[in-house]
Amino acid sequence: MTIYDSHLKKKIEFKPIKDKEVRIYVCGPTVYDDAHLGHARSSISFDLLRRTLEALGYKVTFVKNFTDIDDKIINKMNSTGKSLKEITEHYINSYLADMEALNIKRADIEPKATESLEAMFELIQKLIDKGYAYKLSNGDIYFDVSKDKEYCKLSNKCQEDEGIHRIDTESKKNPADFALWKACKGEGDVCFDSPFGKGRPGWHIECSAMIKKYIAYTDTKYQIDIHGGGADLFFPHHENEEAQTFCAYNQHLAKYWMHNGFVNINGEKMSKSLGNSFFVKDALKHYPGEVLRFYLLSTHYKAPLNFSEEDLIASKKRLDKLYRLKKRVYAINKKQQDKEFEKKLLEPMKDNLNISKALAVVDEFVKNANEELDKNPKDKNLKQKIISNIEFINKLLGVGGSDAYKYFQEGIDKETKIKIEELIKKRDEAKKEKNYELADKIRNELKQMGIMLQDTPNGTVWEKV
RNA sequence: GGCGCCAUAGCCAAGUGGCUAAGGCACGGGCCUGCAAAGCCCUGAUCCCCGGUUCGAAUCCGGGUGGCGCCUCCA
Repeated sequence: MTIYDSHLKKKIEFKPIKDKEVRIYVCGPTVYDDAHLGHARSSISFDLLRRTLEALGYKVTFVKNFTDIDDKIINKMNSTGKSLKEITEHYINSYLADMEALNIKRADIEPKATESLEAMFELIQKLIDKGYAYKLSNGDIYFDVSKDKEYCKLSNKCQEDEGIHRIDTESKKNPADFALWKACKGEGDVCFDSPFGKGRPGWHIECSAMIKKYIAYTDTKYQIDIHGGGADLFFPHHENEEAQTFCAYNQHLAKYWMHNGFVNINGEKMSKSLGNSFFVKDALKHYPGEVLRFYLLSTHYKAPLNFSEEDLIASKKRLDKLYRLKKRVYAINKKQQDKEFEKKLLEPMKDNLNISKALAVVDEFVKNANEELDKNPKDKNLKQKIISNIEFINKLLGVGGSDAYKYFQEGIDKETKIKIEELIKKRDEAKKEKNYELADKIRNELKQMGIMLQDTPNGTVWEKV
């Protein structure tokens, strides 16, 4: 397996810290709003990584946190009058529901910042003891960047001429210093008791502390194998996490750093501030989760993805072909593993998740399978092999696992379905009597309803357009 | 300003020095079909521009042009 490492800026061979075990931590969402397509893309990217590693036989421990203390959450509390818990619980559930619709495997551990405070206290205390942190008169505790000789080596994105944009520069020693602990600001703030007084943790400390608490190796050079997140998190977030962990524990945080590319809208980054963000929930009203997943999946995780409905529809048609094949082998249950195909599909995924090549393998498989079925429509062995391969595709890529008929009929209510079946029956009778005029009239009527017919050797089947 | 990414057919998108530059969508032609649909077959690119290295470059180097991201909360 090779992986593109953001730190080294090149593709390198992946070797876990400990033989067949892989520990992954991915930065999860700050739960103050619904998940947008960017969250979906990040989740899908690392879901693919996880599935690939698992298919290769690694035992993966996958952790994704919820940031449930943050300025934005506090803002939301103030604007809605709701409690922290009400807000974060609501958005955590909403996030999980969205991710489920996208067929993202749940993380093995889903830590929350609010449940990991002790670990943060420990880390902050260690940094203070070792002289890497200092306290301001207002009670805030900052990380002293100048004390860390390694600072900025991870991302190489620091600025020579001061962090102009950074806030609170007057009181900090160095503009690049970042908050480990924010002292309580009184009314309207969210405050926790701590050895450093009432307050709340800074953003960066959360991840370092949760990694340490839940999955860190203690006796190795690196605490975990892979740390992932969106491309924007590399600096300062990941740089700061690395600094905290390295200074406190003398271990690097992660052996490999992976960052997924953005979802753009009209060539621009999708973001709240640009007002062009697109919620997963809203997208799901228009397209099934699996279709959305397949679309977001089909661009390599590192590259930016320019969201367009046109491309999504083109991508859906590609997935449709897999499901039409699945319809042809419907009701076949017995498995017949095709090792050769599995290897062929896994091969490109081993190469830094080369999804384009993997999907080309799927396309080729669909084409060949259709051809062989045309030649040998009753070959049971063949059908068993095909269904097994589709199952493997689903296992590795998370698509193709739905019922083949339901896939094409999603969003059609029961009553309509009955009506469709009746019309098809009428048309079949007309066809039998060679009354093609009537048959075509019925077909047109269905077409008006958005229903396409296919006459197959096993009878007429229908699909929603 | 600092750091970095990208530019391949109408669209999406692989390819990182060497047989005829993957695959999908769209378009057109064919087989199949009562006609369709589906499926299968066929059809399309001198790889942004200029220069260099090399026997040989989409692929490496230099210089342009254009687009984007991070540096401030952000997946």
